[in-house]
Amino acid sequence: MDSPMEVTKFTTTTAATTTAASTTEVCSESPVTNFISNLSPIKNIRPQCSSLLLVETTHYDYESKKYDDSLDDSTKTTGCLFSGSINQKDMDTTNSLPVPGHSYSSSGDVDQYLVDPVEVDHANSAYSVSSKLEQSDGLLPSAESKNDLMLDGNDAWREVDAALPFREQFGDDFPGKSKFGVEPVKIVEGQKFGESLSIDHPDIESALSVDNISKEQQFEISGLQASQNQQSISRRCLQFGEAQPKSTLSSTSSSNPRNNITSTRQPLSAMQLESSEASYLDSSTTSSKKLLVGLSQPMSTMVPPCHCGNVPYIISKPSGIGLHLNSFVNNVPVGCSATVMMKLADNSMGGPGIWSASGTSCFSPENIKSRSGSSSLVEKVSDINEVMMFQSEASIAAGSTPAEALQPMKPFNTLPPIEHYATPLSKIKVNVAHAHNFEEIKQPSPSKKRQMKKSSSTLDGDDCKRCNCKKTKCLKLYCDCFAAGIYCAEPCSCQGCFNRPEYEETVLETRQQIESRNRLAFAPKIVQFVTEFPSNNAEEGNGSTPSSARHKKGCNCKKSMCLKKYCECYQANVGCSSGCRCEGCKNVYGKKDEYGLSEEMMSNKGTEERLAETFDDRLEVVATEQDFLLAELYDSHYLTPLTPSFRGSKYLPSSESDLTILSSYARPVRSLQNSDSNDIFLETSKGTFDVNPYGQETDYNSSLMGDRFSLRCDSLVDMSNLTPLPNPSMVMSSASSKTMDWTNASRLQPGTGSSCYSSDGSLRWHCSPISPMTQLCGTKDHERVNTDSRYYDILEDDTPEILKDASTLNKSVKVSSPNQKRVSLPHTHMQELGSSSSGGGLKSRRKFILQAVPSFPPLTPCIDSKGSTNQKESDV
DNA sequence: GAGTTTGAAACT
DNA sequence: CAGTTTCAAACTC
Repeated sequence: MDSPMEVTKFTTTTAATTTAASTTEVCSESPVTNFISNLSPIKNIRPQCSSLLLVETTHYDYESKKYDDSLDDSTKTTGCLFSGSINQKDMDTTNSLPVPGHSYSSSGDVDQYLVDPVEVDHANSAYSVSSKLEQSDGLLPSAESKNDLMLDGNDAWREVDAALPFREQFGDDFPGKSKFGVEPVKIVEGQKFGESLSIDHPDIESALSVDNISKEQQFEISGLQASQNQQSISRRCLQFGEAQPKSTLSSTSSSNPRNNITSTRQPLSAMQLESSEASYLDSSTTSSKKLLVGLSQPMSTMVPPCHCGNVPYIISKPSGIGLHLNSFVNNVPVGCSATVMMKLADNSMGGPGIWSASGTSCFSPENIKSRSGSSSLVEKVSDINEVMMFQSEASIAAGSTPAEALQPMKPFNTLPPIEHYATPLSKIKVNVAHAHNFEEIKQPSPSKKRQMKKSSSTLDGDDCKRCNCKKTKCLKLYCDCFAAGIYCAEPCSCQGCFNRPEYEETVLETRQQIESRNRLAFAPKIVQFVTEFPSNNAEEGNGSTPSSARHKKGCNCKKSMCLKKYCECYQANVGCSSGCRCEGCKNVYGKKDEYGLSEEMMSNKGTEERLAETFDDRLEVVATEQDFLLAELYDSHYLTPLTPSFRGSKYLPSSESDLTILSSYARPVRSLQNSDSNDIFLETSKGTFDVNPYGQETDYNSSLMGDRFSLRCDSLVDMSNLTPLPNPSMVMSSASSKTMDWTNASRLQPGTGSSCYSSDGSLRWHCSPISPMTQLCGTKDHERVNTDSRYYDILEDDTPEILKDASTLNKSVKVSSPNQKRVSLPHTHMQELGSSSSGGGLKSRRKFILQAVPSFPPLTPCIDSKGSTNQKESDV
């Protein structure tokens, strides 16, 4: 990371009480845009992006599991709210689960917890900053606007760690100076941690930025020292396994009605963008769950300047797979405010303009349904790097208006809001506040919170995930939160929960263990298989679900006939597939026998096993490829230490562009009646940019979401290279089989809005407003659909162009466009990439990968689009 | 809210 | 790999 990156956390929140008018105003471009434009957290990258920041301080009461607006004195004194993070020392000793005594079940425990030596270092670091966002141009009511920014010692610590490079670079200036020319936040109070600092300065970013907090000597000092002393810092990431980015963004969503967000310091080096879920979320969604999206990318390369208009912030593209696909895809309930954590790490892999955006969004199925009729967002993740994209579970607020709801998406495309996950006490949320999004940013009202809690279901009222684990400490897949890669949060009623930032290490270790048993344990359960034509699912007529979406593993229902949420397929609003072992399947979304994919498979294989096997295999393959690729990339381009988990992580789905991940959870099944369930498909195709080893700027062509039927990266590639991407909205619309009214989305995010333009004005990548994830269509990524099987070709090259082998390109690349139209590969693009990347055949790339990572488990044979067996193994 | 049912996850 | 147990969500009352 040659260039210092500045992590900015933006929290945009709208006071719950904010009037629509105010909201609108807030959302209006000018204020935000101006504001953002002034902010340049990330040099070079951000200037063009606009975002609103709202800082909220939240106090998390473990006992009550609620975030309190204010901290009581005791808490403040402990200050160590943020002690949650474990420093390296502790980490070493904390391999095992935390002592039960640490459970925050009781306040006393909490105190102990806070007192924990580990945290002591950071005790001082915690500051509560109350910032007035008056600057927001009245975005927030003054009363409401008061935001407390809690600086989490832990976070600060992390950030410090991440920032070390910067520190070196900047020397003493680092702590206090505003690198970005942002005026330091005016700190009224802050002597002791726990105290709130009132930030009068309108510039939220400055307020948020650590740099600006020059007065927070203790905070930074302690943090810096700690960081210095300990190079390695445990980062709170739900991205278990993700490569360690140097910088970590943690954000937490505060459910606090007052928009209190506890924010940790902003990582100096990395951009930490937190989007306050709440902000996006509809008031009801208070759950602050954090999804980690790991981004490992060189800061410098992080985000090409986006010209996203309202795009709140730009995030460097994640090179690593940090994002828990499940969480994004599945877990993030629609309308739920989940916090997505993005880690920004240096990623050698990423080329300069490469970056990914992630964001959290809550899609409220209902909202979506109501608004868009029926459609699902599909993002294809083709690149590991793009895993981040999944984060894009854009927080689609259960916004009042469809457009509004969709607004958040836009940021994703360009700069999805990133949330940091913070310790309970300190949480910073940065929201990319799109002017339009503001409404959604509203935090849940108390009443809604109550309702949310009231419901026992895993999904809160807004469909936010929450768990009620009692025995597993939320460290097993039983826990929806854990399984989703998110931390348990306020809405959760879990007992003895370790799935919290404080126990990051434990969480990561546990995650690794689980992954060791099952590589795909955390992979999205719902996979989108692209179909050329609509399936005959009963629901499809209604557009409830994409015909191609299916449960990865399939269900095993015996009694529920797949008509109850016991059935994961049904719960995900997807039809059963041949991979299901259910009995008496009556899944309204599609009976397993009806699954289109099975047809061919059946014909060819004639057995369910085959089908099931195929599903798994494909997934496996994808995962494997991903792993290899990652390993390869990191090995060769090693920029940042990879966490074991990262290497082992099988966030394949996310990484794999081939697979379309459907967030099963994202769109809760409201009811059968709601045929237009909001199926959100994150379909990301990895663009070459992700992996571009050379750092060349690659055109980030937005992948297209295309219709489930159509969209192929192939076509996209061409388009991307040659022409501006289609209007995202269109893509979106096409993406969903449902009648989802994406027009709204389009309105929300004009086609231009979705697109990101490089600083030079060239279109870097295209984001669909709806899909948080930018759809990166790498030149290489082309989703090939097995026309017959309608599976995405797993073989698609996710590998960097450099790795590609031209030999098989033609074969592998063969793709069918939505319209069956054959798309030629983007030769130009490839050329740009360099000869090395000459049209690499998928196979070749695979080979390359495999060779590079011999240690990986054997790959399961893959069937290419033509059904030929993947030769990876043989090659190896 | 308590108890039951269900099926996935975990364990053996 | 199959069978059993454990677990938490979904469901029912």
